[in-house]
Amino acid sequence: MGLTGRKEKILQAVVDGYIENCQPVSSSEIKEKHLPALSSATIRNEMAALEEMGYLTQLHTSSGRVPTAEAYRLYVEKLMPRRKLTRSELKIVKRYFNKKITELDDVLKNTAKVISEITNLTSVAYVQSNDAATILNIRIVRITDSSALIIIVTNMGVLKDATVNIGSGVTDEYCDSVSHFVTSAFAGHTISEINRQPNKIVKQVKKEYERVFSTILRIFKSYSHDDMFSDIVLEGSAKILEQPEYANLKKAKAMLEFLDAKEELVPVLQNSDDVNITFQIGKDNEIREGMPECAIVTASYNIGGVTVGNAGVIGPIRMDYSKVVSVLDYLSKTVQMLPAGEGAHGDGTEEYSSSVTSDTDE
Amino acid sequence: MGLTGRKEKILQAVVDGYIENCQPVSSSEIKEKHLPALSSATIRNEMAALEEMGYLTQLHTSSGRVPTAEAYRLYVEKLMPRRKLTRSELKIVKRYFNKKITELDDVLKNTAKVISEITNLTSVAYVQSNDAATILNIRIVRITDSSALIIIVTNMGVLKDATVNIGSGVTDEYCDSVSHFVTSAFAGHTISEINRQPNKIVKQVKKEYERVFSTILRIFKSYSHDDMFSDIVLEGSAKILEQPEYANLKKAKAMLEFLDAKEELVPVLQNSDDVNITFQIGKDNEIREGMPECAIVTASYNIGGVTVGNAGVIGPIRMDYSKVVSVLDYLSKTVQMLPAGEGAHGDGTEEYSSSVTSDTDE
DNA sequence: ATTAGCAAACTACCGCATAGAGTGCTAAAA
DNA sequence: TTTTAGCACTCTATGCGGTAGTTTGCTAAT
Repeated sequence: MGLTGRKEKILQAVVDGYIENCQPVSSSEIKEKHLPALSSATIRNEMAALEEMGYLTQLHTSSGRVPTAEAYRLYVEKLMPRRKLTRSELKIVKRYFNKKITELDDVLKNTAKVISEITNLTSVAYVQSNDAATILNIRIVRITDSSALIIIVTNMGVLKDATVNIGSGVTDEYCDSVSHFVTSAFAGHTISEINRQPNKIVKQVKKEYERVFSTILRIFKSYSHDDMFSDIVLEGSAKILEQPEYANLKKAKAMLEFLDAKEELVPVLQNSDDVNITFQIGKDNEIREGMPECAIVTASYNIGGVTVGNAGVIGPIRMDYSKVVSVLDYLSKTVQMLPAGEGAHGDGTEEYSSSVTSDTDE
Repeated sequence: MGLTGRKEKILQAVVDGYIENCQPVSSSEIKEKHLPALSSATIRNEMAALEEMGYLTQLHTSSGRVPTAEAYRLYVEKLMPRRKLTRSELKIVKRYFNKKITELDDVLKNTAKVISEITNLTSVAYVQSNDAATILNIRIVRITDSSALIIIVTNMGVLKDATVNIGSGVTDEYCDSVSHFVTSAFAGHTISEINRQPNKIVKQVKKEYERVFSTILRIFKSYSHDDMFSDIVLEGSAKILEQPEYANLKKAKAMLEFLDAKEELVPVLQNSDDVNITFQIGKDNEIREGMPECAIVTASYNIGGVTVGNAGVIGPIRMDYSKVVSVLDYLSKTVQMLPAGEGAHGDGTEEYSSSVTSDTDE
């Protein structure tokens, strides 16, 4: 059912007002700030109707109105004003991204810091493991006489290194030849290809190389979608306590415990790839039992066309969505423009070693 | 000035009692639980004396006594009962250390988890960068035609990888030969040796290898003591809120903000190497302006005779020091017995290396 | 040196009254 | 039919006062 223009306006006024003050919004307040032409009684009537429709509630019979989660969902979809970043906010972004960044991890970490600083909310960023990466080079590096380290270079960076036991009395030369062999076997394939049909790609393996091969295959498997390896960063967890909805110690604790278990945050943050910004407001996101009531807004970030991770904020349902969206949006563009891995290696230029190497123009 | 045996006993009773309940301890409580032979009046007199000496205070004239920071310092030094871990606590340790751990980062991370779980306090662990590591092997791994990754294997693990720009049209074979060359130049030396006298160790460098050499030297330098690289992990920040001393929102926030700024924690955690366990109780540790009142207990951890990092707890001044010490002590022994970096790598065991990439050339 | 007894100090809790804010409803006005 | 003024009603927040309970320090007796 559609909302009349006036209802929309009142609802927006309530949401805006409540976001700002975290106080129930009264009819007279709306009259004064937004609709001086109407009487408070009329606004009261409209508010009663909005309550009937499920967009507003009252804490008690004689309090002003508070938006429901449903109202926020409508708000972010239709009502919310779109802003640009202010000059001082841009300054903060610059402060973090002016430094030379060479590592994907750092990109995400800085993104989290900026988000938290500008929105004044707890932010979270996470680097997605991506099995779309293409193998470029594999090197076996001797550590001791009998063990070696496996380095896998992909177009998205150095993935993971595992030690492998390769018998005793191994020389560097032997490692080099193994490296050469496994590289020629896997190079050019993506991890998911290899995981799907390992036998097709690796036709025959010399007996002596078997152990190395199986270890490498195991590494690749750990990159398959189910047991995703990922790295997650939180910034500004203390900021949760600035929000009046967590002024209650019990609620604050529930929230902080939720944040403490970083690993379990991953499924919550996962957002649909095709949408740039994902909202999870209130009951939307009851993925975990006993999860505290909150809202999560995440954006997915790309470098060179590949999604490298997500970043966003976690906070009370009443948050400044408008600001959050503008920050996430702006950063998504900023990150996108970071030089991808392989390109210009100018002398003295910083490069993104462990980041993405894309074939920009083909 | 020495304390009579009775004063000691009473002081210990107050500290123990206050640690347990976080309630001012009254004379009658001590009489009942610890000294039934004496009257409460006598105990009151002794308490008044202890207050005079600076070990006890009252919140108001008609409240029981509370230990001062000074009392805690005496307590950990002399009075505190020494405990062993209980069966259930040992179980927790086993749960975390039964898995095969091959990476130093994970050792410290697990240590932090165990500490937090057993003590129910916020714990912190940090990996010390150590320039005492001996170079075992250096490998240059080609990433693109013109850039490569430097892998440095030491007896303490894989240290750091940096990309280096090595001109264009480079082949794997070329990288192998560079690897060979730099390895033979540096292998067997510790990082600090190399930092002290780079010219002595590297006598002559072929022109074409110069860039690689200078990058490697820069990496080594970043391991020197002044600009220590370190990795810091927090576990259980939410547990702070379980402590009644941070029940006040303002205090809780101050504490969490303090913890949020992980990097700034490093100097606080640094403890003297020759002492196994370091206590910083109350004003002891006012390293940072506005640092919230708290106590920090840290232990340094060794593997193979080398200090690899510190781990400990941060909490209210009133904490169960006895338990904390027993946990830190036990873990220190457990960690000590872990295979050192170079030793036995289990068959096909996965190992995670933190790949830190530093910027390349000047 | 120790202890019983007692007054004094202080907190914590409960109930009560009051002021203030905001609503819903009704009846009048537009 | 829509809007509005007026008013009674509801509920919160705050402050006050009184009471019960705890613990101390002091004094005098043991």
